Amino acid sequence: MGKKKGPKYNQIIEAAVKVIASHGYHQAQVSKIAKEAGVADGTIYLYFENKEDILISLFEEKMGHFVEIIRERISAELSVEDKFLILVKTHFEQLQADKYLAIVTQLELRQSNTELRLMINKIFKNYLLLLEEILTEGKEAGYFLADLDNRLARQMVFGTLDEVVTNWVMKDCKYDLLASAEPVHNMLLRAFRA
Amino acid sequence: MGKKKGPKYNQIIEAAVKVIASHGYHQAQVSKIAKEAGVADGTIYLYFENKEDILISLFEEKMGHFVEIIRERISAELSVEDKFLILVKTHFEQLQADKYLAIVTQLELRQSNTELRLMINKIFKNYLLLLEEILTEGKEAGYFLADLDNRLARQMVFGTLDEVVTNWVMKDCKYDLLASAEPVHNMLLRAFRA
Amino acid sequence: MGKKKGPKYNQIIEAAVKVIASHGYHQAQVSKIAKEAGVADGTIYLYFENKEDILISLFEEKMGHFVEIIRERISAELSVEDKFLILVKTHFEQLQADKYLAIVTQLELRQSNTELRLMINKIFKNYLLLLEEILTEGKEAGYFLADLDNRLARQMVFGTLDEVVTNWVMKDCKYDLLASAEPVHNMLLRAFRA
Amino acid sequence: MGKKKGPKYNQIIEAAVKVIASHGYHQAQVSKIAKEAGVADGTIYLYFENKEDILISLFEEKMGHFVEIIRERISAELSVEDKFLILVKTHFEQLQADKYLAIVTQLELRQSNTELRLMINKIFKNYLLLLEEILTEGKEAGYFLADLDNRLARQMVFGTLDEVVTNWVMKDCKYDLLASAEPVHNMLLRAFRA
DNA sequence: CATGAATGAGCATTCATTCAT
DNA sequence: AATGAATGAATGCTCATTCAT
Repeated sequence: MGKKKGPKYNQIIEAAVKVIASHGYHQAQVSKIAKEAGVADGTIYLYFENKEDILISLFEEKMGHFVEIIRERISAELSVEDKFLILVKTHFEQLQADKYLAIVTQLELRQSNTELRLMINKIFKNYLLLLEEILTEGKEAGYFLADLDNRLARQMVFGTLDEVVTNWVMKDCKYDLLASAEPVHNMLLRAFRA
Repeated sequence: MGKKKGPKYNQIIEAAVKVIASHGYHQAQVSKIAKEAGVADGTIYLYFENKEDILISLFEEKMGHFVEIIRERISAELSVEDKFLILVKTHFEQLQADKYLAIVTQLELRQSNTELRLMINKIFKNYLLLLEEILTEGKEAGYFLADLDNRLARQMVFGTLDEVVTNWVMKDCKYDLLASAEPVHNMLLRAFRA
Repeated sequence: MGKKKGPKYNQIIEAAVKVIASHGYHQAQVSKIAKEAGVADGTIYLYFENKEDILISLFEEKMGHFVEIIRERISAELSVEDKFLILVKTHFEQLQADKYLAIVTQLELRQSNTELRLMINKIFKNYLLLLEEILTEGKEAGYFLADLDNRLARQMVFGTLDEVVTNWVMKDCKYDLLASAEPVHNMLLRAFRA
Repeated sequence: MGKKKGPKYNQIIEAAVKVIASHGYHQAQVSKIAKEAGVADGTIYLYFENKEDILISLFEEKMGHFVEIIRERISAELSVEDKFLILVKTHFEQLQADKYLAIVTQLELRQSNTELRLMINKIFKNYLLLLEEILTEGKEAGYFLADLDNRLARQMVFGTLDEVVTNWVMKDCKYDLLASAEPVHNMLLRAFRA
């Protein structure tokens, strides 16, 4: 039960994204997702524990590599400053790459119950760790202010990026999100710079 | 019908805040709110059109003056810097003043997807206008960078403050939120300062 | 409790007729009737046992004299034939005289629960007695068929007149009901005549 | 959705007839019908759109062929007189055949005020067309009075038959309804005969 | 593996009636 | 006598989940 692979597993996740994006979180019934995926309602439960598990898995599958991708790209970079720029750019780039997914993660899934949202936060824990590393590196290099509060700095980065993306989604993704990377990066850098 | 005053009106709103904060948005049935308020289910409908109207009224009563209060406090202040500090402090102060309410507005009410979200956005719009004014004033005074993007700056301020408060709520409000005002204020100022 | 007089008693009955005729039986709430009557909801219960009592009383007050009026008019008449004509004409005349009332008694009150309709039938018992008398008189005079089944004959008279009036009401009372008295009378007479 | 066949479909309709006949229209809750049918509440909605759809379907299934059956039986008959007799007999016969159903159609379903009444009227319209044909045929054959008013004649036939059946139902169906066919037929014939 | 018919718990709202004033 | 605020029982429908096939 709950086997996390097979072609149907992915079909169902893709269907969930599509259904939630086009009908909204509260109109995304299991039967609608099943129909979109081209499987029977009961089949869903061969691949997922319950409805919430679909949403969590969706988030894991789609956003699980989110941080890894950022990490890969910054690994070889040298300056903290550039690492930060890569982080912001990649964050925006990935969300801009799949607008359906952006709608689902920025708007719809936030209407889910508080428990699900706590789980989503767990997935973001890696993001926070990455930020922590960059901040620490910056401090040690004397590039960032030594007395910077790491928690608040992390919240500023995540809060800012998230709000920028959310506003972009609410404006129907109709302008270029990536163009905001540089100015946002500059603001954040100034906030932290020694 | 729908008389917007009387002691019962307030009792019901207080009961709604308490019930939503302790049981969550999706477990806040009308009958539970009525019981908490010490009235009959039907009595709710002498004061509110429907369940959504309770939530909208709750938000209006509790958050309607949020921006006005900030605005009053900064009116006499002189420097842009101090205005900003007042804004951050008052924002945190008001939400810290009623932790039940903070849970409701930061976490629970965001699960709604109806007219209520429009109301929430309306309240936020005034906040954005206020931020716009401060940013413009700062630029004209040569205190803020002239080429600052107002939209992104606004999103940074709101995104940061909101994320800081939300994290505080998710940590069960168990540390002093107001203590974060000064460091957050400093980070934001640095981000914008010429 | 339940005093069957006073100006308010009549006000309430008139209000009930008006409200039911214009809003329909299922939209005729006690509070709406009270408002139309210009009294408080509670006042209704000083004059009527309950809501059903309003409707029964309405029927009694408005239709109670229905048969008496017919009876008065035919008392002095001579031939059975003429008595019958008077009956048909008066039946139509009285319902045509108050179209609101006709709507209420022919259409709306029939949507009431079965119990109320049984009570309405009781009120019509006098009508049946009158018909019985006329039929018997006609038989004894050798004018009506001796082997006529009184029950069926009564049902034919009442069923026919009721159906004619109901159709007239459903056609918005827009033709002259009284014009049908003579042809209906002729058909009925032929049905019974020896 | 709303599949109009299968054994459960019929079970539910039969259950609805039984529940309405024994508890009355206003006490025929969906849950009571489901219980009587031996299915879960939700199962009802696999076969019917909503509660009203149960009633409409009930009426269609049970009364939809009412007029057709009469029409079939009179097709081969010769005289207008006999056609009329068949009509009266079949009308009574069909309703006497299922007393539960008679209670439902003569008393309970008339308390509805929605689409159902439109459906009932549609069924009756066919009845009226049939009556029209017979009356016209009778006139052309010189058997019925040439100056008979068709509308009034139709109302007399339908009003009489309906009233006779309703009285029989209100007397708990405890006498033989079919026995009334002949005398009723004779009365109607005399009313129309040239 | 896959199906999809069947399940049944859960809930906002109305309105006839009461009773303290 | 009159008020009208307060009561609270009562119900159609949805949809996540199960399980016999």
